[in-house]
Amino acid sequence: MSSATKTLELLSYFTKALPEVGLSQLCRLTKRNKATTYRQLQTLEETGFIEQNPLTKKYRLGPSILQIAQMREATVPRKAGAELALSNLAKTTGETTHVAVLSGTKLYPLASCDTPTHSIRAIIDVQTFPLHATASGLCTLGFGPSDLFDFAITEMTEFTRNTVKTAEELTRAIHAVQNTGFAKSNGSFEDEIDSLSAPLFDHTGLFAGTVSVASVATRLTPELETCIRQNLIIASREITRNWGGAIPTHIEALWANSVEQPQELEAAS
Amino acid sequence: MSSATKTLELLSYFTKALPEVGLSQLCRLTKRNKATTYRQLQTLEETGFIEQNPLTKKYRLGPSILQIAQMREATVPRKAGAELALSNLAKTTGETTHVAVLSGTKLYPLASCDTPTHSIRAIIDVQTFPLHATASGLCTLGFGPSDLFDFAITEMTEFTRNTVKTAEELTRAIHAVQNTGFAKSNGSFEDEIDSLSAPLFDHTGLFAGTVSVASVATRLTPELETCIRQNLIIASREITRNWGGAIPTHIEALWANSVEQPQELEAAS
DNA sequence: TGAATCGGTTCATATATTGAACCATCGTAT
DNA sequence: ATACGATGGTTCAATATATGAACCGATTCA
Repeated sequence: MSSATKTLELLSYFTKALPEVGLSQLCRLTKRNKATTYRQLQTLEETGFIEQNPLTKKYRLGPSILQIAQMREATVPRKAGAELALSNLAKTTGETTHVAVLSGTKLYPLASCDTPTHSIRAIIDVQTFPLHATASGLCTLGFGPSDLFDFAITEMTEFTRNTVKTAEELTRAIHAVQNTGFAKSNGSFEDEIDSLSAPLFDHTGLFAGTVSVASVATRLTPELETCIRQNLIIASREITRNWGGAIPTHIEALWANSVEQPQELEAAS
Repeated sequence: MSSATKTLELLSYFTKALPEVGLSQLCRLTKRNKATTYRQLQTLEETGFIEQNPLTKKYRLGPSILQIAQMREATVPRKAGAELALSNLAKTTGETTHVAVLSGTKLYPLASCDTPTHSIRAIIDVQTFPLHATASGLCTLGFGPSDLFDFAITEMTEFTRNTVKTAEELTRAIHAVQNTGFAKSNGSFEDEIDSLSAPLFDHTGLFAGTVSVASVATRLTPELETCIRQNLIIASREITRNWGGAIPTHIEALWANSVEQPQELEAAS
């Protein structure tokens, strides 16, 4: 592993639960040498990625991160183009919603939206979404680059009893996604949390991310699920448009079937 | 220089003017070896700091930056606590305003606010503010950690004819700041741009940054300057309060003198 | 007073970074 | 069709950089 990677990894130890970390404390957390960690903290401080509280000598995240984040949104607008649709989706469904973006082989959370409708609701707090165990991940495997499958089967952590365990099961799940235009997870990442996802596309015409609704399993009636599917379509179209993309026609076709079929009858192929 | 620093430096080549950069292009810009640059780009991609456009193979800033930025604002709220006051300041003065934060020995831009009042106005586009040549910098030297002076005199780039050239001149300028509670720059960083700054403090009770108004020199009448000073005080109080700090009493006293004196008479200490 | 923290430093050792040269691929213009 | 110059990406010996045990001085607490 490169030293730069190890240095950047330190940033993930600054969390809401532990906003400021001291040198020795960080060494215990990382199980790394103190001198090494100290020098890595120095380079992070020089570059403004962290700063030192002059009173406590503890370290915290620094100001240059905000600058770079502004540049990211200015050059690759994603968050701004997702927030309104995400908020509307949360309002109409009454559930927690979120958008994830694919970068390389990883699926990163971009934004999430809570509603005060229910006191018990899903909370999104991950670094990256596992491809095999979340609705977002399945959606990505279904509509994203096909080489992701090989990567996904190397990382099949078993989160719950419902997590898919074999490559065959995963293949079946992906096919279901590709046949409906939606991905669904039934407590495969966290018990009692069911999620539904739809794909998002950007100006390159390629899969770029997912929009999802996470609900408590007991609350997910067929009616609510239909409602969620319909509104996921709306959200996906809007975010995709904001990202300069368009929904591929074959996916629009899937949606047309998938949403109308459960109601009465199937119209065309 | 550490390899991590060199790796992180690559991020600064992704700008609004050049959002996506290819490998060879980046090598020309950085004047570094291609293999080296390639591996550094790989580590940045692994950590999500950049991503590769799958079509063009060019690189651009990645999604993990946004996550870390969110964490920074969640744990060390700065931007959110400055934006409203900054906007009000821009509205009442009709000039460009900005807030800078001190981190270590560097002064980083945090947020800026334009008004459409004038077609010609100052634009803030720097990585860090030079301490000796900007109002923000002088304000920092006047009210921030005293050891910054030694650092400042090692970096006395002469930006314009008005940039201070000697340590003595700089000392005088700092004394003026400490005696008035404001810093002023007269085209010392950019010709024809005059700025006024006031200090900001955070929950630790220490100097944390500056709030500034940048105006075109010919427009800065004594009346406008008085208006700016008065509104800088308001903005500084508000931002400082949002950052959990308080204006030191001796600075409030300076302001009381500095603002009221030019008008009519001095009231109380 | 002395033991146990803490942040920070040193220096020989070991390891990861570096760069010249190389390869494969693509688009273009001859 | 072919050759050229560009691109992104790879290799391996030389070398510069990262590493960690031990150490230092300052606080804190018993």
